[in-house]
Amino acid sequence: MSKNQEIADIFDKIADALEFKGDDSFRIGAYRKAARILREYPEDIEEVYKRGEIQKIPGIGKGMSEKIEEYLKTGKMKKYEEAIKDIPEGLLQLLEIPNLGPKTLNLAYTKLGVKNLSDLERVIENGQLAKLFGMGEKKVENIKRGIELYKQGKERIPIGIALPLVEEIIEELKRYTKKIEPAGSLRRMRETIGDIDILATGENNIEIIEKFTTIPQVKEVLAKGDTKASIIVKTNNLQVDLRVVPVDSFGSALQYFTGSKAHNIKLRGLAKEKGLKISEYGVFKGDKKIAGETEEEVYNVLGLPWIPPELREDRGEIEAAIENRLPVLVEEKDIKGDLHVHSKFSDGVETIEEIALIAKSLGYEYIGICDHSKTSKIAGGLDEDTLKRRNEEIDRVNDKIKGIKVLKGMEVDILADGSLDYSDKILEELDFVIASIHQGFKKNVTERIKRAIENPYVDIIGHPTGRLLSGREGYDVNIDEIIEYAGRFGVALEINCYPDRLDLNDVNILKGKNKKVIFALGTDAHNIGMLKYIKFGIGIARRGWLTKGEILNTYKWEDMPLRRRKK
DNA sequence: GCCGTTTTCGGCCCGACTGTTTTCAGTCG
Repeated sequence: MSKNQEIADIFDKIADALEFKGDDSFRIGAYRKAARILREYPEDIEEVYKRGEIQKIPGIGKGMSEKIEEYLKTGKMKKYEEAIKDIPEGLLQLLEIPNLGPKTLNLAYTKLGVKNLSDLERVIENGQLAKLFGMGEKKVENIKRGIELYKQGKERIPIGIALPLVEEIIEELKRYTKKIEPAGSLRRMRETIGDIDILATGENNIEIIEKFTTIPQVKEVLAKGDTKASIIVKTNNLQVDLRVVPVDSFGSALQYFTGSKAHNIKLRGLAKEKGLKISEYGVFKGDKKIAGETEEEVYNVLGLPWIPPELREDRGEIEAAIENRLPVLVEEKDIKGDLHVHSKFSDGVETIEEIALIAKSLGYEYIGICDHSKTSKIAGGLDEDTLKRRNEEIDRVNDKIKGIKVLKGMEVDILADGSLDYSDKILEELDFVIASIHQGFKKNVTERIKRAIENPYVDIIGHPTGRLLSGREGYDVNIDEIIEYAGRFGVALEINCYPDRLDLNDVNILKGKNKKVIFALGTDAHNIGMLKYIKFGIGIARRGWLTKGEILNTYKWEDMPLRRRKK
């Protein structure tokens, strides 16, 4: 675990402890904010510390920087030890239980001696908790249901699952609404989604809410009011929130509901400085509403250009907007082709001709066929003879089908010593080469990828960290070193669009952008249905602030700045 | 705990929903 992550976790635990003790909420907020900033910071905090620049990070002041320094030097933090001193180990974990907050937990601890989950369940069952001042049957019942959800575990799910689900729900509600759109982390295209937010406007709010809480996917209704309802759906026990607003508030509600929370807090601070008040109902000057129908209005009255949802994470986008230097983010229409598709020659489903036809119908100018190399036997890796036949087949398809260029690529294995499993002569005959780690995830990975980068016929490093969102940690690799090295040699790093991968992720993309790295989008499609995954890759690229020229796929084939074309 | 040309002290985003209240606190996002 990186130091950034370690310190962030400690700050979050301090925040939990202070919250439990009823400390000042703004101090608690400061710890949470510092934790988030560290977790997302595109540089090793130890490096920043060596330069003496920790306090230059917005949100990190004197107190935080001293604590960071103390931890880097000693591996400990006094404030943390003090904060958790009188609290039984494991008690604060119970704050993850929905409907059980710090106040109630503290009450249960001080009045009833609740120290862990089984204590809590006991005082619920024997009725003691319900008898406490301010408590009651219904509150206890809610906590009880919260415990069930907590036990089931509420993991964030990949956007690849969340997006189809939200489309299904919207389809159900569409005919009762005038406008309905997903908001939240889904609209920001985060790689995983905690809960789904949907925003709607229409003639009859009550009807929309009523329909929403009775759609077939509903497992449980958590809350239901005149403007807002929350449900748990059967898919992954995911929470879905719906808010219904008047049409002239749709823009401000969309802005509000899209978040992120940190972005909104900063935006509202900015509004306050200007004597304005911003809420989901609009932007107000005194009692007068001066914006709200569209998001553009909301940002404009604050003196800002509209900020794309993917940037709204309080990672400098508001400052950039103020100074009018927001990046012009890459868009779907800029993408001229997919650079990572498997054909039937290895472990894909379709023939090269079938892939070429689909790619053409998608409006692509080219499609990069990248089958597995011979070491990946289990994935039908190609030996030299088969590769030759495949290349001849690509020539044949290129002769036959006009209006799309099929590229001879390969996804070549990086072997245990960092060499590749084809000779340079064979690699030279290809249009481009992706080099990927497929075995030995813990063995000297950083050095092996660096050796691959040194090979003059390697153009792209495939899924550079190897992580899978469904669980696998990823390689034991120093990604910062790889990013630096790739930038130096002009080798592209892949943004693998497969929704379980999304590798590189947004934070690493941002690191790469700062090091002038060029990127390549590839769906890693093994059948033509997966070609649509490109949108997830574009989303992550946008979250990494990438513009058109920073991605190979935005260039015409003749102009593509491939490494092998560089002198 | 952070922050600042209106402020180095006194602010810090704002509102919905629920349940326990009899005017509001806790939780959530």
